Amino acid sequence: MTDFKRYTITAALPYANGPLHIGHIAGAYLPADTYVRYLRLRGEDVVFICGSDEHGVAITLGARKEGVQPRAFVDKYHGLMKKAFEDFGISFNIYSRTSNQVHYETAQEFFKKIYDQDLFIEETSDQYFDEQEGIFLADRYIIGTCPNCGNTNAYGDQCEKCGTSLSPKQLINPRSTVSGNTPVLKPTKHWYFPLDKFENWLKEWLIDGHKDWKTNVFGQCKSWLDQGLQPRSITRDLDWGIPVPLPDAKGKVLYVWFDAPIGYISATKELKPNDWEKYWKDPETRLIHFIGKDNIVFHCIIFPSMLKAAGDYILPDNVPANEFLNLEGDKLSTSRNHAVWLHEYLQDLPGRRDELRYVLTSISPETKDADFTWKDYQQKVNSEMVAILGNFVNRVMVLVWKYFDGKVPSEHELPGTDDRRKRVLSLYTQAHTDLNKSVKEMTDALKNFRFREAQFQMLNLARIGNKFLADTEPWKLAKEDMEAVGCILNYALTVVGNIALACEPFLPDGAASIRRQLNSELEKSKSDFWKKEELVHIVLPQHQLGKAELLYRNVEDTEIEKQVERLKKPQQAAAPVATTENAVKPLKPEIVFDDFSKLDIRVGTVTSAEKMEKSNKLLKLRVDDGLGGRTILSGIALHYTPEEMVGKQVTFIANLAPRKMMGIESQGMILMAEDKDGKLKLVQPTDIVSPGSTVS
RNA sequence: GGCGCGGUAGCUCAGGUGGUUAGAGCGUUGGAUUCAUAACCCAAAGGUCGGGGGUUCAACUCCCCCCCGCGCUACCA
Repeated sequence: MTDFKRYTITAALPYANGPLHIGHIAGAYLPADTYVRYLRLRGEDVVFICGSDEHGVAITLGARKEGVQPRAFVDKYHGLMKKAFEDFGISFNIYSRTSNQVHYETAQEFFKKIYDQDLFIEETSDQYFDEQEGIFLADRYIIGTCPNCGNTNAYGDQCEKCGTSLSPKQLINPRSTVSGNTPVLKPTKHWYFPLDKFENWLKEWLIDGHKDWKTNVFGQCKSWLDQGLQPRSITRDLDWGIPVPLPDAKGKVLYVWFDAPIGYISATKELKPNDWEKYWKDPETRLIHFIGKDNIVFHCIIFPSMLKAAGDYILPDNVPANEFLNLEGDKLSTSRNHAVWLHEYLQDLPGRRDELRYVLTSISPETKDADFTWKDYQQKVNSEMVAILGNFVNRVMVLVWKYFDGKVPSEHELPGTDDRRKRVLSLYTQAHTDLNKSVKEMTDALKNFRFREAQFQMLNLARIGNKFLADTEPWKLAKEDMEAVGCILNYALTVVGNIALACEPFLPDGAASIRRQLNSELEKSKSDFWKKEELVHIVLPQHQLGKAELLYRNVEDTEIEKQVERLKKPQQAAAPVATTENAVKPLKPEIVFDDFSKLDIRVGTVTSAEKMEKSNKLLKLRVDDGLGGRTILSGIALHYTPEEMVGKQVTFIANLAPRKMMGIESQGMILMAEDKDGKLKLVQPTDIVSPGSTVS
């Protein structure tokens, strides 16, 4: 890492449609901030870039739902996130936004640069069009029945119930969320980025060149490359976004994932209008993206290809993506309000920023998904931050005030004539060796993005300090050898000072508190410590210390009980973001009796059932329909086992055109009720009826 | 179904080109201590390293099969 002259560090641009929760923080912003603080302490030239991602259909959808213009909508969430980051102490050099003028220009230039090389593919295809509103419908504006799980509210790009990714044309009964009408297919032109043409280059650059990346990141990328890449459309028909900078592109905007990562560049431009280029084009600059695992593909495959295509840009040197954070054993969920919101945390537990940083780093999902629990939070704060770190600093302060009136005892050689002094000397040597070892391990871990380990080694300094005091027992020596006590406490203060330096990237508030207590900014020692990676001298003899203050307070049971309670009744405090998921689905357009009577609905009895081979969602059912039986495939394998299906009566559409799936023809469709949580339940008559009975 | 990542003490996690009694922190228990936010320090208990095969003088570490978690992907009337 010494080969690089400067650093460009980015943290994923949060999407401006809701507040931030601890999952976001643990995934990207906290590790990035810790790393950046470390670099700054070393004296490196670093820019830490972030901002709100404010385009895309989800924004327009959200705005519509709140009854405001997209602009007002993103203003609100941008403000909310910016403030939460600031209040929490994430130290961006700039927190920008993709709706800025600079970004519009940058993204358009970027597009043009690739366009001028004739790299894009132009293609006209049929897309759904809402005739009443006169607009093309982006994937997410179309809702229909998911062909997989039967969810009647699946989006055109993905069914959020079963997670299947879809294309709008797969939806059954598509309807526009704008007008409620059935959309029609109409041709429209779009531009595609030829990812496939970068496949070989990516393999060389990434697979051959970056085996040093985290295994989860590397493995995921390799998996994608092995599956083969396809051109991706990078424009949309929308009125919110960055206009495609071409004469024949009225009503077209850049697709959000195309413009968002360029936001890193525009934000840098905004921050450094005159010399932004050296942070993006100089090979001696190290570019690092901090993201969550959901973003791996964009940052490791797509964005690098874009940068490569645009030419003369540097590429990410590392992308330390984290896995996900769970909460109390459950996935974080915005719609169920199962989350710890950052702004609420800061309100409910004021002055406890370090506590959240510490706990989130200690369980940082570096290699696998992690779980945040309030009990664990309490335990870690109380038994590690308070009992080990806070207590060590405090007892040193108290001892120095007690025996030396708050004046740093002078350091000097301790003549080691008697056994007692020899013992102190050897304990000092041992402590010093251990401390230096931990400092080295801490910095090594930081360089390799292992923040859990780094923080552990940081806390280890306090552990060693505690042991040093317990072993040397200055309070006993005070009765017989004050000179020795002075030496011991002088050294203990040195350790405290070094802890102030060491904990700065992890616990900035604690670091500040220790500096106040030492009555010194430790300015001169900072870069020394972080560059030499060993204990440094800091405290001057006869220097007057500040007053002792407690670093951290214990977390009481009542404090966390309140938080746990809140999570137990999640529906009460509705999530600040409305989603379609928690609403009862809107009615479909009205039909006439004739429409209904076209359906032949019948009841039959399942005579046999088996799991479809090579499918984990399909069951193959044999249904007695009173007419000799028929085979029906149904995507319910996640809800019913074959065994429990046998003998059950089911309601099915009897005159639906047969459809082949995975080589087998399905002769009908089983009707299911979908519960709020997405669970499917059979629709059955309350009593047994004879097979073939009709429903009307 | 395919692919990726993971499955090690109660909890959070280390580890290893295969080789003496598998490690740490927290928690628990016992002891010691009083400078300190009943904190610190010492010690102990606690694991057939997801399961089953195989290779080997020797596997938690390599190979095969299976199970579980998370993610991507396919099928999805």
